[in-house]
Amino acid sequence: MKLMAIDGNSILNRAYYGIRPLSTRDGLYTHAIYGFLTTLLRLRDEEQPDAVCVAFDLHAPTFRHKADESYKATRKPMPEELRMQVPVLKEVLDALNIPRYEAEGWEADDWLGTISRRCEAEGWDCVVVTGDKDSLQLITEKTKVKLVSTRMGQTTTKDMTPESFREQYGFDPIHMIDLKALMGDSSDNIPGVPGVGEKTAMDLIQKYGSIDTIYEKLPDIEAKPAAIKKLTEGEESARHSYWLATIVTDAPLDFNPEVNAVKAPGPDAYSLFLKLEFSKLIERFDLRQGAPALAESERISVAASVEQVTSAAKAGELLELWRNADHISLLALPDLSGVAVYCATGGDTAVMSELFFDRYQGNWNHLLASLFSGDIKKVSHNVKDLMRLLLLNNLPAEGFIFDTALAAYLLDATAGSYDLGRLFVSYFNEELPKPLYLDPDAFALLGDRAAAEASFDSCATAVDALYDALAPKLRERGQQELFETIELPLCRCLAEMELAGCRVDAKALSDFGELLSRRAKDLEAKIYHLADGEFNINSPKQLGEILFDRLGLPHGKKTKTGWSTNADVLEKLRWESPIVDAVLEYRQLTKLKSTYADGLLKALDPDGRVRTSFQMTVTATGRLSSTEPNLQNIPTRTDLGSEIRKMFVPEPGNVLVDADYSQIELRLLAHISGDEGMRAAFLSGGDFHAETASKVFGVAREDVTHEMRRRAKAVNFGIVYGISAFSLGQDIGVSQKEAKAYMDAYFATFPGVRSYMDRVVEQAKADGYVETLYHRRRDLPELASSNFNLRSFGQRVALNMPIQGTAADIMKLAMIAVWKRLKSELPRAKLVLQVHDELIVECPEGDARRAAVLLAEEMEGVAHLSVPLTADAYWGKNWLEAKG
DNA sequence: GTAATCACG
DNA sequence: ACGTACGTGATTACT
Repeated sequence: MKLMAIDGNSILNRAYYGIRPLSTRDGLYTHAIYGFLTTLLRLRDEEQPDAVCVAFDLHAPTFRHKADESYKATRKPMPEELRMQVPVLKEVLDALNIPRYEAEGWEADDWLGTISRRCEAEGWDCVVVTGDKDSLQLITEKTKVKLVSTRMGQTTTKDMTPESFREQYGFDPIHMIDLKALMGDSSDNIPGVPGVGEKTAMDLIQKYGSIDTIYEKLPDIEAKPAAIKKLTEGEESARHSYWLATIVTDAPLDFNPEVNAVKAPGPDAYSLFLKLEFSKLIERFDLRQGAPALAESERISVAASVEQVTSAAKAGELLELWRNADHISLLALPDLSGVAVYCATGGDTAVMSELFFDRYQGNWNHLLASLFSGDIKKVSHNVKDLMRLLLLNNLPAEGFIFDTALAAYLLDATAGSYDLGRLFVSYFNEELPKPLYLDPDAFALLGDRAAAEASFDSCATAVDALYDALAPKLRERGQQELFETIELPLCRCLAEMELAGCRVDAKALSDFGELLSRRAKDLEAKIYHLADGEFNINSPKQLGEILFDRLGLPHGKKTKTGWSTNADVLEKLRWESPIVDAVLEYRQLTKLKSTYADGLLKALDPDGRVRTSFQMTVTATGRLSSTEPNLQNIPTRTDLGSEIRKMFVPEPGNVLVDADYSQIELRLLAHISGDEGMRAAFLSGGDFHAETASKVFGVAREDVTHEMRRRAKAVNFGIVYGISAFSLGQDIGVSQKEAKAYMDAYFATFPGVRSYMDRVVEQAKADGYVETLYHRRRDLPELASSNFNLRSFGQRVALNMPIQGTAADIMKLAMIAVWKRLKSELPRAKLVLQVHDELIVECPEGDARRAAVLLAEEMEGVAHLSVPLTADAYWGKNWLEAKG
């Protein structure tokens, strides 16, 4: 039989510092608890114990069993974000039926010591789980210590048995106490022998085993005379330290391992986990059995009466009902073969309608066309995707007044996921039946219409419930206008862009792919020759071995798994060996081949166009992102990469028109900070980076060299990202000191920028969030963190988000404006792409000039800043040409 | 599934 | 003293 005893404080601590912060919507931090539970699960799987319990420290202010006034005085107080998690973890453990041990004035160690000895007395094995090396003294033949460490979110454990301990330390585990008695431990306030450190202490214990033996033999021991003197003088302290370092093994505890036998979780666990938003852990702890199904929730059982539409007359009735309703909430199956509509009809009543068109006998096209026309106000989840589906089927896509996914994104842009099920748990602490139909793959693979139907109606009802919850919150936070004038109208614009797609010259692309292959093959042979053997060049591990071990090149930065082989590092090694250049070029070629040549060809639709999906709820700043394929990272920085842009072409007779904002982020920095010098630089209309260089380096405008401009440009970008001198130096290849001088000069030149940076961070600390000019918000719990790195990250984000985010807002407004004007003035022109500060339109050749003018006008006119906002537009027969 | 790398703004 | 720029997505290797 085996018992696993966990040091609760130690594991919680490690989880807290090892995992990035996570909190529920109402501000309760949960990452330490989450980390604790995943560690618990892992260790339980690994050890398969028959019993589990957890021990906690509990310090009474007035009583300490180790009567030392300053005991633990040097320990830092627990950060508030961790302290708040302790009682909740205890609640969780109680709910899981895992016994815990704690009492005033006792430490977790003392319980672990006592528990392990009682286990042994009962003939049980014991596994002590802790991150604290103090506990190693408890190791015996029947008790092992599992040392846990959490680094970068990764938990690793090391089993310490008498053998492995002796192998590592060279003495028996029990003499860990003697070691501490000599060397002391500042975090536990154990003095040890003054002047004796880890090295001397280890050496002595390895030779003599215990302090008793050492003091018996004094002064005739093998040690330096100075050490002998310190030991003699420090005997009293050593004896006292021994006592302090000894873990109690006979605490007053009536302990029986049987009582801790593993039990099933109790009835409260499920709701508690829902409250903490631990959906994944609900599965892993298997908490769902016996839980009430969602359908029993009050909101839904009162509201819905489900009926299916089977006649044209019925359809007419429903349309009438929907037209007169304040709004309806609906969801559609991904192939549009079914729609679920929830319609509140006053008081506590509602009509829930499920339309499945393979069964429906009447003219359902008419029903759909009416449903999605402008005179029925609709709420849905992921409106852009639904609009794309509707437009694809030549149906109208009007009258959408709310999108629950978009609203939830505006309320918390860093939540990461906005699927209906998760939102519902987060807002109502209840689970939705798994919305099978929302996952097109699951639906297609299973062909399980029955399962989809079973959850369909409750999901439409959930959309309505979320609308009621989210809409007032948007208003409270002043984000209604952002929602109504930017996010929601953009859905239609993006749906049309996705549908339009971009034409790609497939033949040219596959020819280019062939060329890349041939050149990569040549390089591969060359690399094998230079390396004196074959290996996988694409494996950073194998490449590192070849470069740094076999060829003995000097290594630079390290990664978690070995030496870095990234382009930055290799760049510095170019002169060391010709293999480096070959590898760099090989990387470039294979990247172009696999991601762009092959990748785009794979994504090509039969009509020769690629259709990306624009994601509206992914970035923390408000930008869009592009997936499957990503068309926002098509190469442009190298000549070879630019070849790919030549493959993006219009239909015959058309051209591509490309318009991009000029330095929109820096202009926004000038506007938001109000720095007069920076504003003047933009108002003068010259080359801003050169202008900056002239001011920062104190030379006349015409004396600015290429290198000075390059450096000034890097500083400008660095400022927007929340710079540090170190990274700036790295980036432009100067010393940290020199970089610091540039920054000082920069801030002296633009003092308003520095005061803005201070101001925005202060404000963010006070508010807990930052926002854009249009009230897009990003929460910043990182600023309150006790972790230096996280806090610094929070500060950089506080500087960057309002700028990057406002630029994103402005671009979205511009897209809406451009879309509207194109629709009325140049109906044959279509927006096809957005790349953050760049818009691309495809239109007939004859419309090119007017489209270019229109683009620039709308992009420039959409915001009124205290500096000019400028956009440049060109056109051409492919994307590269259109970049001007 | 995670890590490393590299493409973009 | 800390450890090192903001925001993304796709591919490949490897556990």
